Amino acid sequence: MKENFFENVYEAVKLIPEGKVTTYGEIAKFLSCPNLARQVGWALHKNPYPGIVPCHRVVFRDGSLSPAFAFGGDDVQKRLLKSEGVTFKEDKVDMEKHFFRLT
DNA sequence: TAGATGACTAATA
DNA sequence: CTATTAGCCATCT
Repeated sequence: MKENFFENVYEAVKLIPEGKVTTYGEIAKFLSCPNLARQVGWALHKNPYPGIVPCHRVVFRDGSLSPAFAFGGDDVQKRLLKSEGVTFKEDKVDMEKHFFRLT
């Protein structure tokens, strides 16, 4: 079972520094699979490493968070990100300032 | 094997 | 601005 793709997703997410966020598409692109953004989200859905992978730092392309986040509440992650130094644009993350581009 | 599903994204109304 | 449609493709049943 070589779920390299998933493993890579976890590694990439763990690379995100505090106060930064990234998108599913960016991670997918980083893995050379720009169309697998959904599978990235799926990888986090399965999330074999809860608490180890900061999935709350992964957001939508427009900066919005998941509508059905599973950390205890959608407001929780907003507060969590804000606590890390991330600023918000009403209900969305300020991607212009906190978008972490994987290299 | 085939059909349905989904923590995505872009385009369209 | 929000809502819907369509395309994408690995995983699930």
